[in-house]
Amino acid sequence: MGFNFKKSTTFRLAQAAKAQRSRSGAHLSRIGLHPGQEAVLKVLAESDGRTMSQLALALGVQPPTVTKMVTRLTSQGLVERQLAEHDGRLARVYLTEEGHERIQLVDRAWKRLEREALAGMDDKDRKKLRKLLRVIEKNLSSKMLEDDDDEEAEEASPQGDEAVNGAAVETQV
Amino acid sequence: MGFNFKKSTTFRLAQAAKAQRSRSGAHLSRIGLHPGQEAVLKVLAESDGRTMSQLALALGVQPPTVTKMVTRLTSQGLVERQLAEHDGRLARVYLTEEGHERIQLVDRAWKRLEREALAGMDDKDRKKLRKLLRVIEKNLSSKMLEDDDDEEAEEASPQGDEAVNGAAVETQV
DNA sequence: TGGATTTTGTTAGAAACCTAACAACTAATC
DNA sequence: GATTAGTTGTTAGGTTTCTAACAAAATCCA
Repeated sequence: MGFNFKKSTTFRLAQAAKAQRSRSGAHLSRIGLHPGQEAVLKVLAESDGRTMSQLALALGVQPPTVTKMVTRLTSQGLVERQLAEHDGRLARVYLTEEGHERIQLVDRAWKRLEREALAGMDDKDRKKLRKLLRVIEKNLSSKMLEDDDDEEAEEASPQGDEAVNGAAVETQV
Repeated sequence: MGFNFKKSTTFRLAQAAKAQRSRSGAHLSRIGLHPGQEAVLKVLAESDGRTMSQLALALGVQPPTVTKMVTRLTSQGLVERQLAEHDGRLARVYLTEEGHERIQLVDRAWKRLEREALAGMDDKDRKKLRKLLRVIEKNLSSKMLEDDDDEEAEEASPQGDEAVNGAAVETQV
């Protein structure tokens, strides 16, 4: 009956992230933000005046996404775009006064989400979880760079349909 | 300087999920699917003929999302809608022949993603990770039901700005 | 100096998601 | 039986996200 996706770690990760985004959205809507926008503000709070590319990198998002988000945040009066003087290509983004103020609300919402999400989890487990999530992130981002098409290596792999998570072999990769 | 979001577990989860979705998308595009569609097919493979609401629940998504996805999957010839006979409101969704065939490719893509994402992680850690993700999912979905506005309880909480995850120290990682 | 290349950002178009409002059908109650 | 209430799904409109194609500025280089 194929791959038992419901018990796969990737599916679990996707579902947990979906629930988190949903809950995050509930908090953010109360402070006039859409999910994703709060991260832009926080990244800028950390280091103001970043370029679009730098923002995209920090957010783990593609440049066009940043363009649209910054456009909307600008019309909301939370950030402003400013062209660099010595390099006409670079568009630097700065927090406005209102943007700075909003950060405090973002912090509160984020802390609340963190508390809700990790309820009943001790410090050791939280740390472990962060560490494991980092591993996944690293594994996948390095894959992205390779941009590999080593499909053949896999096509030839003689694993049965059931041999994935937990069951049977699965002795680390 | 506010909440150190970069080391928060929720941010790490969001970033890991983003990387995963991105990588997943790379695999799925090769088999003619968009991220999210593969889950619909898998859920139906598990139990064909579900209603829209049941699909939404299983996917962790809102009903309107299901409507659009099913519409597109239908025009791709992978599923088909069929109105229930004894209850004219219910729309049941079934996999087509082509849909069933596509499942095999989905399984391969998903297994590959699982392998890539969890590379270098032993069985014990994978299991632990799944378990912790489940906790988060459960914590947040129960919150959704409450639909609480117990903001006051939090407003009064006298935590300093830094006192969230693991607090202050947070060495390594 | 002037044209080709690279880098940076935006525009165009599409899909997955959301909430709010609506239509259609069933069930319940008088 | 007819009106009311509840359930199920869709439509409308918006945001985040993507890829592909484009414009503009800086750099390279002949």
